[in-house]
Amino acid sequence: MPYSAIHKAETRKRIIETARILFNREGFSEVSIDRIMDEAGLTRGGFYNHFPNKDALYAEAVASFLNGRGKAWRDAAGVDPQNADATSVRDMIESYLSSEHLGDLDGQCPMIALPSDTARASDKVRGAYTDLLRAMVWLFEHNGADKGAQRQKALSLAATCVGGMVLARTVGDTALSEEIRTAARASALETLGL
Amino acid sequence: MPYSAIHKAETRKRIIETARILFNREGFSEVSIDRIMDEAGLTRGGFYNHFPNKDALYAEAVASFLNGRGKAWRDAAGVDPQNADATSVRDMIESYLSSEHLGDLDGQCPMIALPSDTARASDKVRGAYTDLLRAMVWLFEHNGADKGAQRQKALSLAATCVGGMVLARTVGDTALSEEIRTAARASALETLGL
DNA sequence: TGTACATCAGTGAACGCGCGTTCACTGATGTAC
DNA sequence: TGTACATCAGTGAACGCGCGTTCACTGATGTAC
Repeated sequence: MPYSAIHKAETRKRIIETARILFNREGFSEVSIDRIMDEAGLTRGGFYNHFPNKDALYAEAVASFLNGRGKAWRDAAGVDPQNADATSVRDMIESYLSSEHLGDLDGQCPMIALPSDTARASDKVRGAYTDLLRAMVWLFEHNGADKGAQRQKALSLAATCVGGMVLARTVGDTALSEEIRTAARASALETLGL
Repeated sequence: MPYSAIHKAETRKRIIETARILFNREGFSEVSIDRIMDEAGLTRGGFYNHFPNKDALYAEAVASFLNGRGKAWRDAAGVDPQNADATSVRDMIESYLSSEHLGDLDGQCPMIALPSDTARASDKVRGAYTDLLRAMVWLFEHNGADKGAQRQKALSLAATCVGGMVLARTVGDTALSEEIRTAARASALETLGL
């Protein structure tokens, strides 16, 4: 057993983190395996020791958001999520729709950065994206000011949050971008009665 | 003057329409100039008689939505938009968030199909995307049940409509997809007081 | 009305380039003795 | 404790392929006579 098992696992993790950042910044097809491996301090050939193909890395990269900025979602869920208070959800929404998140191209939520890339990707990638959405909706369902808010409210809230950030990110005009972000935030907080 | 001026204009239009459909279906970088020209019944070389480069075609394709399905937006605006009644806006929202629109990969709104592609494209493309959004927000601002609805409401409504469709399109799970779409629709109509 | 001609929309071979993936290899490492 | 060895993570040249773009050309067309 040359090299410890930990060594390989750490390399793998480094590749995923590098990929997550590059994908967020430039999109799936725009980032080559060469680029990812190079920025992870490796060479292209080694990639296939860790992943069967590029597509498998997509899914891992999307899912890995919950280890980065997405950790806040776990905090918002709390130890006993059914009884967590609404404060943490308000914090989570304010963070999600913050100008800081809008500017964080590297660390942003993949639901914002990669919607159309994901829609065209494999089932595995779409599954990872769906998991993120489910996590967000779950938070809205279980931790609003009015507990047990209807599911409809939680779903449309997710649409407003993600949609607001997607539009703010895509629009060329900076002033309009800020307008959308703050409007979506205000509307989301109102809906939750926060 | 061989070939009429109309002849060239029609060819150009055919290229744009073909590109719009292919981009909507598969994304910007996934569709080659070769494919577009081939499906338009032409050969690759001729492309540069009509456009300086691929990027210029992007912008035209996004903008051309208002000639297809987006024509409904003009109808919703009405002859004298300030006095148009709210019915047409309700129709427009119901059409935008319909399962038929969700299934219409070719004709769908580019704000749904191409958000992350656009975010990474040139200023011209982003400008065309921004124009579509402005058109939608304008409709919500001027034609709601409560006339002169605040701008904030119109903006967050756009976030809900576009975001709802983006999520419904991206998510792998069909049942969840339908849930999101109908939740966003219900919430949008409620917000407008329709 | 018929024909010769100039125009330019459209053609298709060719360019340099970067892609995802394969594969024979190398050399750093933990283990057995 | 020191050394020989087997393992396998990582290397880098090579593959076939499709991309965006260029360019010398061709041939369908409207016009002038």
